[in-house]
Amino acid sequence: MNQIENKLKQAIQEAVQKAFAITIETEEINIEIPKEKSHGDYSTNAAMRLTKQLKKNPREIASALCEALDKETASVERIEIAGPGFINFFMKSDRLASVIQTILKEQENYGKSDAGKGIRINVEYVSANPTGDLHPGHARGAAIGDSVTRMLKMAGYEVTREYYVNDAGNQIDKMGKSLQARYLQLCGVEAEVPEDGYHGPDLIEIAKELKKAYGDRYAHTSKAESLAFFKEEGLKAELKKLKDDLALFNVEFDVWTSERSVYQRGLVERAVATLIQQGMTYESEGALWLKTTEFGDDKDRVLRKSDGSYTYLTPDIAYHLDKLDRGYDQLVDFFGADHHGYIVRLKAAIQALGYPSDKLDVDIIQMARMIKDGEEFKLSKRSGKAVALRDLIEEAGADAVRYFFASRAADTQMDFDIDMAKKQTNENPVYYAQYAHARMCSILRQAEGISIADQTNLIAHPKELELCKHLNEFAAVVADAAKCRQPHKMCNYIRTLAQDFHSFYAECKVVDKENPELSAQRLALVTAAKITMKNALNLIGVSAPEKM
RNA sequence: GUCCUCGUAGCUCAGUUGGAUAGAGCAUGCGCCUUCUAAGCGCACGGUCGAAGGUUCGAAUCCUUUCGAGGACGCCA
Repeated sequence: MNQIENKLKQAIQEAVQKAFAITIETEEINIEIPKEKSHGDYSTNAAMRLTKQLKKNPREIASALCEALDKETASVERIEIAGPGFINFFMKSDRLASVIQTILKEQENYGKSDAGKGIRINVEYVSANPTGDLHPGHARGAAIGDSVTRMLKMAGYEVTREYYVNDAGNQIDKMGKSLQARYLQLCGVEAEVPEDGYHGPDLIEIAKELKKAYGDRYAHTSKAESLAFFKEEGLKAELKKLKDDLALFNVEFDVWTSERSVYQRGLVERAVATLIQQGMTYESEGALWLKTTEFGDDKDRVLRKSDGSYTYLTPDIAYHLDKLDRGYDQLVDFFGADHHGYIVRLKAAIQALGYPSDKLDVDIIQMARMIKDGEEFKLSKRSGKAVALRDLIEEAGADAVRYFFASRAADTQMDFDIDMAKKQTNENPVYYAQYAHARMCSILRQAEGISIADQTNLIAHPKELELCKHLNEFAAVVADAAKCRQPHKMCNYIRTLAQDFHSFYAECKVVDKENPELSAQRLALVTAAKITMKNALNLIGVSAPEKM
C-alpha cells in the first residue's frame, strides 16, 4: 500500500526480533506523520507500546531498537529518540520523491489497493420513500453513501450499490390519495389532500402533467376506481424524479429493489416460514410476533397483523434475507437518524434467521438542520415546506453540496447554512481544492513543450518533500476511510493536499527556462499531484475543473 | 420514564481508536501580486475538550455520576 511505511514497519519488526528476541505483527506497529516537522518525516510509538511486555522504560527500548534497525533498506537517513519514547525517522529525500514515478505510471488507478480483496459488500443508502422530494437528510445520506461505495471500490472491495424502494405500504395509498386530490382540484372539483397525506408542491406538478395528458378523464370516475391509477402514475413520476435528482447529484445505484417485488417473488412468505421454522415466532392476539427480545430488543415485534397484512418490518426482513442469499460477506445500511430505533429490530431478525449479527452494519446519518438568514429553517410535512435536494443543487451546485455533506462525520448533528453554501467564495472549502487542481492544470498548460522528467533526484525542497509525503499517503487514506465508511477523512486528505500544493506553489517556481532540468522534475511532481487530486475528488463525487 | 447519537476556539467541524505543546476552515488583525491563476501564500489572535470523580507512566479519547441538545420507543412506514 504505502511502500515507505511498510518498509519502516518491516524494519521495526526485524529490529524488535533482533534486539529482544520477540515477534510482533506489523499490524501492531503504528506509524504516523508527526504534526511537528522537527519530529521527523515519520514516527512510531512502538517502544512505548512494548513497555508492558518487556518491563523496561520506553527510552531504553527505543535506543535498543535504533541500534538494531536496518537504516539502509528502510531508506532512513537519520533516527532520533524523543519525548517519552517516540522514535522519529528522517527519510532520504530520493525515497520520498520516488512516489512521483509510481503515480505517473498508475494514473487514474493510483490509490487502488487490495485492502478489501475478495470481500463482497452490499451498501444500501438513501432508500427514501417514493412519495416526495429528497430532503437534505437524504442528500447527506446520498453524498456519504455514494462516496463510501466509491472508496470501497478503490480499496479493492467488490461493491453493489443498492436502493430499496418502499412502493408497497400505506404511504403509497396516502400519496395516491393526495395526488388524486391535487388532480381533482385542477379539474375544479372540490377535494382536499388528506390530513396525514403529502402536501408538498411536487404532487401539484405531477397532477398538472396528468391533467395535460389525460384531461379531466379521471375527475368523473369514482374516487375508489381511479385511485389505483393515481397510485401508479404517482409512483412512476416520483421514482423518475428521484432518479433524476440523484443523477444530478452524481449518485448512482447498481440495483433498485422494490418492496413489491419482494412480495411478488414470494420472499416474504419464505422469510416468515423460515422464522417460524426456527422457532422464533409465536401467535398472540391474532397476530404473529417475532421474538426480537431474545436478541436485545426491549419488546417483541409484530410480523403479521391481525388483519393478515404484514408490518413494514416483515418485507424488510425478507429483503435483507434476500441480500444475504445473494452471497454478500457484508451488508451495510445507511439509515436516517429517525430510524435508529429500527436497527436493533433488524439485527435481531438477522440473528433469528441464523446469521451472525455483524453480517449487517447499520450506520446512522444524523439529520442536518437547515439554517437560513441565521435561523433554523423548519421542515414540515404538513405544509409541504421543505428544502429539496434539487433546490440545493440549483442554488449551490452539486460539487459544493456534496463536499459539504461528505466533509462532516455522519453521526454528528450538523448545521447546513444555505446562505453560506450558495456563496461561491473561499468560505466553501470545495473551491480551495478545485482551485488547486485548476492551478496544477494551468501550470501544465504553461509548460507545453517541456517534457516531464523521469528522474526525481533534484526534488529536495522541503515543500516538495512535504507534497511527496502527502501523495504517498493516498492509498492508505482511501483504504482507511473506506473501512471506517467515513468520507470526511477523504475530505481532510483533499484539503491538506491542496494546502501542501498551494504552499509549494508559493515557494517553488515550476516552469523556469533558466533551469530546465529542475523544471522538468517539478512538472513531474505537479502532474503526480494533479492525478492524485483528481482521483481524490472523484472519490467524493466532486469534479476536478481544469480552469476556474 | 427507558434507550440511541452527540457536546472540542466567536461560528462550522477534525482529532490516525490511549500518546509529543488539542488541530483545520471561516470570522478578526497584520504583511505579500513587474514572477507559472491572489478562489492563493505567510504571520498573529483565539481553549477549564459541557461539569465532577475514577482507571495509569499518560485521558478530548476508556468507566461511573451529572447537566445540556437532538432523536427513537405503533398490529405506521
